[in-house]
Amino acid sequence: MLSAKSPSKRCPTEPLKRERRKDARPGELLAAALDLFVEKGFALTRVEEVAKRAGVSKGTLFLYFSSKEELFKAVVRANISGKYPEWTAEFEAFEGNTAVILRRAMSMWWSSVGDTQASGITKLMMSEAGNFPELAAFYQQEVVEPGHALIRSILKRGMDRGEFRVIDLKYGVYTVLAPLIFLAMWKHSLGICCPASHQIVPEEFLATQIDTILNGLVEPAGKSGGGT
Amino acid sequence: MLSAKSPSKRCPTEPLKRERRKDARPGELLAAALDLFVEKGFALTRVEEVAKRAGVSKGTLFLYFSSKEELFKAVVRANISGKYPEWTAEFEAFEGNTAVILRRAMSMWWSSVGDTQASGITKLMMSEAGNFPELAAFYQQEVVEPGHALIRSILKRGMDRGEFRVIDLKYGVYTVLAPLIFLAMWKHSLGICCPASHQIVPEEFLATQIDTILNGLVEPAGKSGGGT
Amino acid sequence: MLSAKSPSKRCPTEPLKRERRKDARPGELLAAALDLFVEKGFALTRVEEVAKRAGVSKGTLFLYFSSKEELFKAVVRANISGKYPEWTAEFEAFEGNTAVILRRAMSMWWSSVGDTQASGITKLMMSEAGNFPELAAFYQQEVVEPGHALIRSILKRGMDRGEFRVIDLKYGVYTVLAPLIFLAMWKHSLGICCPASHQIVPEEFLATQIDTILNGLVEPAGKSGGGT
Amino acid sequence: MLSAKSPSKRCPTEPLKRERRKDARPGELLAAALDLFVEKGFALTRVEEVAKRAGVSKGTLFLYFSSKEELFKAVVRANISGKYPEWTAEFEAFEGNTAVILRRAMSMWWSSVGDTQASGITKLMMSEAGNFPELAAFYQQEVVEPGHALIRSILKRGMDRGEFRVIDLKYGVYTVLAPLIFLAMWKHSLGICCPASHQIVPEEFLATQIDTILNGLVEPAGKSGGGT
DNA sequence: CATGAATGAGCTTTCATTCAT
DNA sequence: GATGAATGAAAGCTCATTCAT
Repeated sequence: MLSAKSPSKRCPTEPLKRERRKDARPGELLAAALDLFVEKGFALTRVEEVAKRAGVSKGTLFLYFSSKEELFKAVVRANISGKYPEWTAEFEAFEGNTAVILRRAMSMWWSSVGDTQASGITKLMMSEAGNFPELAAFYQQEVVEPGHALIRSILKRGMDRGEFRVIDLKYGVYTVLAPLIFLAMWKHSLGICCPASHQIVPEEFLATQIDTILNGLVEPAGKSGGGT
Repeated sequence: MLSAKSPSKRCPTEPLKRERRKDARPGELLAAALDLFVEKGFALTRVEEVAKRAGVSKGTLFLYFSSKEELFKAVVRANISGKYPEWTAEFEAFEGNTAVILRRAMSMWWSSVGDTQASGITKLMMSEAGNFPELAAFYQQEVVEPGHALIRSILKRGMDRGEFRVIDLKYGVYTVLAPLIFLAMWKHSLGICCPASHQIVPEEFLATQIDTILNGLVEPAGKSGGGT
Repeated sequence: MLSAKSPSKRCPTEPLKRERRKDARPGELLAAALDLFVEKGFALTRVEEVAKRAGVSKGTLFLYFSSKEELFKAVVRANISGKYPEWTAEFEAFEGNTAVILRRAMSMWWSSVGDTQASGITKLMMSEAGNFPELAAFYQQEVVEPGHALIRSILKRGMDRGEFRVIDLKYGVYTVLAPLIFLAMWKHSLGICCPASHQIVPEEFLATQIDTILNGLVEPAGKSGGGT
Repeated sequence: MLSAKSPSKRCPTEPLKRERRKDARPGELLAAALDLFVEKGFALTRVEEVAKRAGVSKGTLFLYFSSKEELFKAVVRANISGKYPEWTAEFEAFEGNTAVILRRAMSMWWSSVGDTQASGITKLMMSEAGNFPELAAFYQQEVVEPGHALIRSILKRGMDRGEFRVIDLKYGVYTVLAPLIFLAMWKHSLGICCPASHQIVPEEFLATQIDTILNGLVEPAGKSGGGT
């Protein structure tokens, strides 16, 4: 009874208002910010609303993030760039056919970014980069560069192993990227207000894209004349 | 009554400034607004700047468009013009390899849309559709649908003639579309604030994309294992 | 009745709401700003209050002055630095004893600065310069420098004509300046809350200062031993 | 009962941190606050910074001072210490030329007030007196009055002994005071952000002032016309 | 019709003060 | 006592919109 009051040993059901919240705050704010940035874009998101959604006051947000821009950067780091190490590790460890890696990469992107709110960040940057140069530079460095590097390394592996045709790497990267970015943008623009009949089913979309990317449109028999 | 409109007799070569300008006003405003909306997005475009660029005062703008939103809608509506009939005619008349048609279609899109202000409308719609559902529906109907139909008809032709592999048409359309849309978006976002070393050269970009789309990444020899 | 509506010819009693006010605005804002800056200092003066006192809204103030700093600079220009050309001209034209010029300079300073709200600016700068380096630099350039130059030229004239002893000019300037600055500060600090018995009567204060500055404390007879 | 206060036996050389600090707290806070108020003025000093400099938390500061205003008042009161008795004694004991006393008084003021933190209090009072009338009254009584009395007694001695001309004592005091106050203010305002070329060297400044105060600007030969 | 002066709600950010721990 | 997380009232500045002229 005497010294049982150690702050770390408490009845687990107790709310522990101050302390426990403090650890949870940044995450709650990040989650709220992600939602709102995705919903309204960077410029139209008001920090006060982010705070309210996270259940705190305006001032509290600035206790954890020194400005709206820093908040945004933290959102990007938490939802996108933070995942590269894991992805890179996974693909470096992978053995087997490079086409399989590519399929896997695209479906992993879907499950961990495309299918989450994080895809909204992609759309947002494509929409607003021109007006927030500092953010654009940050995104280029933290997200675009590493993303390109990852895709480039996969393509190079395929070419080195004789599995892929030799193509221009700089632009080849976009063959993989374009469908993903398109999907992210579509989902957060036309996709949210488009009639059911025109909805894109992401899994089917991606399956078709990866299949065509790998095998091409042209019938192998007639490939010699492949539209050159 | 016929010519009673002219308040005074003027030399016919005289520009008739006031009157002609009055008729031209909405068009001048729309042109100025297109430029700025494309450059800065909806939220960051200031109506005062639109007015200034059109050579009128802020108040005058509101004489023609009751609000910034209405101005935006008018801009989009005014710039979605169907080039489709012309294109459709061209492709229906075409004889020869379908892969060639596809190459031609993509390079025509670049020269008549991508490389002009019109690509700004594409960017605008992808960026702002979520905030303007009625516009999105309009765009879907006037642009997306006919565009899909055109691409679909090309792909179908290739498949019917045994030149293309049989693929899912609904999603196959995006194989052609995604790189174009991506390029349009990129040009108006990261492209305007990205270091020279990362710039995309549209022609090279498109050449690589069409090549891969047609022939695939996988080396024909090893295609049997094509990542299935 | 037909064309009598020329905007410049109106009944002089008519309020002429918009136009006439537009000309008067900057002056009204400057007057309000002077009052408040003097009363509360730069940092504690709220632009909204300046606007309110001038009878306009916050936004209107920014129509005329692009920032609070620019407003302050305009106040300084209108109330102090704008007066140098006139003073300089006056003293350059002056003929006669330099001591007379000095007396006149000090009493002119009193009537056109010290005895007006403008003296508050002097106090304000001495109080806040350290925290607003940009303002301080501006003040140094627009007010301090020309002020020193003016005093220096008077002292130099006296020395050149053999009327004044030869003294260090750089620090000699402060002999004239210090009493004036002291008076301005005192008036806006202790002076506003000090018992009647200790009040300074500016004219008497200045008379004593100028007399001592010119003739010194030491009795001429004993000057040889002047406290060395 | 005597030593029951110590919660445990400690080595006598141990600093007894908690307790000693507790007693020292107010003093440490006042010292930190003095530094910052002098440097930044009342409005721009943040209590959090005061607390940090004193090594405590923001909350603790409010345990000792109920508001920022109370802290400010305490700072001023704590730093208005009478050096007057000592000075008075010194000057009463002094024998010899009064001009020498005056020189000595001014250089002593510089070394024991002007050149120390104490000059900050002078600056603070001149800057903030208007906003703290009770403080101003206190300062008037504790500092201004005795200071005037001291200077007055020196001047009177000079006049009584026929060394000084007969001048108005009330305002004559300011002849001595104004340069000192000016110097203190300058040091803490323009002096900290003014280009090297305009810096004031206090010793040279004071030498010039005392010299002019004693001997006047006017050339003795021409003094008869002394600007009357 | 056209103007542009005027408005005021709204934005990000700061900071004295409070209070649960 | 001491802490520092939390608050929320300002503050400077912007800009879509109105309306007297």
